[in-house]
Amino acid sequence: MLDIQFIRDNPEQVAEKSRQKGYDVDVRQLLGFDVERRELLIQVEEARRQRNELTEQTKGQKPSDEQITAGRELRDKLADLEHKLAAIDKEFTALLKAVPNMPTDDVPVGATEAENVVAKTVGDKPQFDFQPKQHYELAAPHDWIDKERAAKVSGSRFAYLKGDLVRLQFAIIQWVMQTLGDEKVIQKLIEDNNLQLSPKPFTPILPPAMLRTEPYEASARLNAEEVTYKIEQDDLWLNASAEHTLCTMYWNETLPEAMFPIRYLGYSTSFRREAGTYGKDTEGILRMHQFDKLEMEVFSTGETGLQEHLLLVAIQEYLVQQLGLPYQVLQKCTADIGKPNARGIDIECWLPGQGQYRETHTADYMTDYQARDLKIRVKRGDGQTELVHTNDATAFALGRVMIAILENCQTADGGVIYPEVLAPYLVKG
RNA sequence: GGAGAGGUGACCGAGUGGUUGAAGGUGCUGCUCUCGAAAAGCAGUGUGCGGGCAACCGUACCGAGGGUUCGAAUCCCUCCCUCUCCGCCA
Repeated sequence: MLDIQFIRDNPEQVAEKSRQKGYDVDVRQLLGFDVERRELLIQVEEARRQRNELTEQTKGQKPSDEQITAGRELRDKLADLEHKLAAIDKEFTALLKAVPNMPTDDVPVGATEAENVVAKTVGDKPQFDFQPKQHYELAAPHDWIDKERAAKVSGSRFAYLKGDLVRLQFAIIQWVMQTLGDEKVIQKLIEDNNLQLSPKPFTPILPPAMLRTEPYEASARLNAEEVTYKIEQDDLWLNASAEHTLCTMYWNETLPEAMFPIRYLGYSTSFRREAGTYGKDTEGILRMHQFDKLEMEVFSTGETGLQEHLLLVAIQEYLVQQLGLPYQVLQKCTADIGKPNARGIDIECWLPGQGQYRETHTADYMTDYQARDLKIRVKRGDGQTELVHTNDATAFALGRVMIAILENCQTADGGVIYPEVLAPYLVKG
């Protein structure tokens, strides 16, 4: 959630920027509750002070009848005030949580995702002297994707991936782990982008794939209706991305400054309900209920948060470039960056078979918005504690990057020439 | 699934109704000592919220939420979580 002090100081700005993100927030009402809450809080605290004073007087001895009577009166008065405060507080908190994070100044203002801005286009689209196929057409003769049987067993938007496609996925995983674990690579990307950051490599991490409601809600990432599966029987949610169990990892913790930056490369199978997408992308494996993803998650101090975000985007571009895939970088507009995000970048890879760019990566910068509710803090050297800043970014959504590889690297006879960087990691069939 | 134990500060760990925001230890910070470091000694060191220009004051927090009481970390109720043993199992 957002800092209430910031909202008090900048009510118009908060209202305006919330509107830009598509959130109709009644800041005036929120601040009304805020004032009311504080007035009541002062009364409650005064009543408590009186009670504590009385308790202090009677300490270690039997209280007199007079003192007991006074205590009872105070108790009842306090109970009444506390109930009033609790009611106001509930309204206040609900409204406060409804306020989205503020976009940074360079986020383009837009009402729909159509107003995302192409920041740059990189790489040459491959030229074919034949009609390029879509990924599922390329996969068909090899029997790499079996959706029919998956539908029989699990339903629509599930697949059995087979053979070389599976070998390709594991090769990508190994290669990315190797690359992001290499301090020299990180250092070079930091220098190339004029960033002042630690070259600390990413630690690979296999997080849990399910999480409880309380931390999930605190992460501001729970989207129950459209995205997330629930295991009702055990009151657990299925990861829609590794970031959900990564960003919640240090929930309710204060960490020493020396730990930062914390850079994780998480791998998780991701589950998405895809409600409301019926009929969209039904062919192939572009939009599935289940897919595997390598996700970067970074916890940092406030002053490096934005730079870490820029580093994550640089890493994304580097990885895509290494695969030789043409792509464009989208600066997501206010309507598309999501409630907890201050800034968001999408990378779209060119899919020759489809003849269009499709989203393969996202990078999200949450400032301290996510950490405030998750209560993740850093204890600085001078003893001060501050909220951390969080960043998450796709390293690779494996299904989608494999689509891009198949379509971009296809040959006239329906084969695929895999990117060279993967060669050391590709197991022969 | 059966039986039991337990959730206290950055960490470990005392504490069963009133000088407990919380002993003791670890860690961290400062000082002393030292050429420097280590060791040792001394001192300091929680977070949130509210008020105040500030020094500071108040208040809350011992898993969460209720209750009993003049007064609750301590007693009662509900829930959540963790651990141990047995069973089952990749």
